[in-house]
Amino acid sequence: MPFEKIYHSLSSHYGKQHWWPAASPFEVMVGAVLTQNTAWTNVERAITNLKAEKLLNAKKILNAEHGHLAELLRPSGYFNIKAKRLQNFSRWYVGQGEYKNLSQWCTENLRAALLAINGIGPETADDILLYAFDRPVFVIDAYTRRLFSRLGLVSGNEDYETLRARFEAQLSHYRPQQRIRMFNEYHALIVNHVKDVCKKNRPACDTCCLSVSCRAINL
DNA sequence: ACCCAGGGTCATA
DNA sequence: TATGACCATGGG
Repeated sequence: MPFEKIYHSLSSHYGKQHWWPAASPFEVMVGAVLTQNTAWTNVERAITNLKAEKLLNAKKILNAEHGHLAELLRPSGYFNIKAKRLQNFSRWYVGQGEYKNLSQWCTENLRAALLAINGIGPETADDILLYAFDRPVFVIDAYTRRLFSRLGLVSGNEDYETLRARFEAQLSHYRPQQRIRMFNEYHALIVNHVKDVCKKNRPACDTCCLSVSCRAINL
């Protein structure tokens, strides 16, 4: 119940989030890899570079020269390893027939296949499943651990899968389509909220519906 | 100057 | 299972 209540508080306070900011599913996937331990503003520069070179599709990335690709990715940090990761991912993506074919896989198989790719870990896989393939998968990240552990709803040091299972179980009574929309919004709201609360010179949040979580995060 | 950001892999114990 | 090193840019 608290998981649901928190969602509604966040949602009414911050409104619709419009995640994931991308023009195509493949752009979501690229962004998911590039944003690993990286500020989103830096990812945007790299994606802008890819678009300018018309490289934002799997076959082009697959056939690009490593050094060239890495240079375009430079602003997103970790550019050498991310160039490799995007090519690893693209090799699989093209090999499996891209979105048209992959969108027909069941979520379990798709998730297992993503995790088998070098450079795709649980969080990146779940970003891709939720935001590119519209699957009801709850994305767990550092912000989620931080908010919910400070609210006393989880301990915070649980396994990724353990936490994901807990969130999905708490919200399992929603119908699939509604759950997808909710998970999509919820993850974005958590990220937005924690960032918002941590902003300096932010007005104190004493009276709004989120005062409890605001104070909790500020600990 | 220091810390962190919409993580993941690999080596080591 | 659980740490630690490593990857690297840009903003606060």
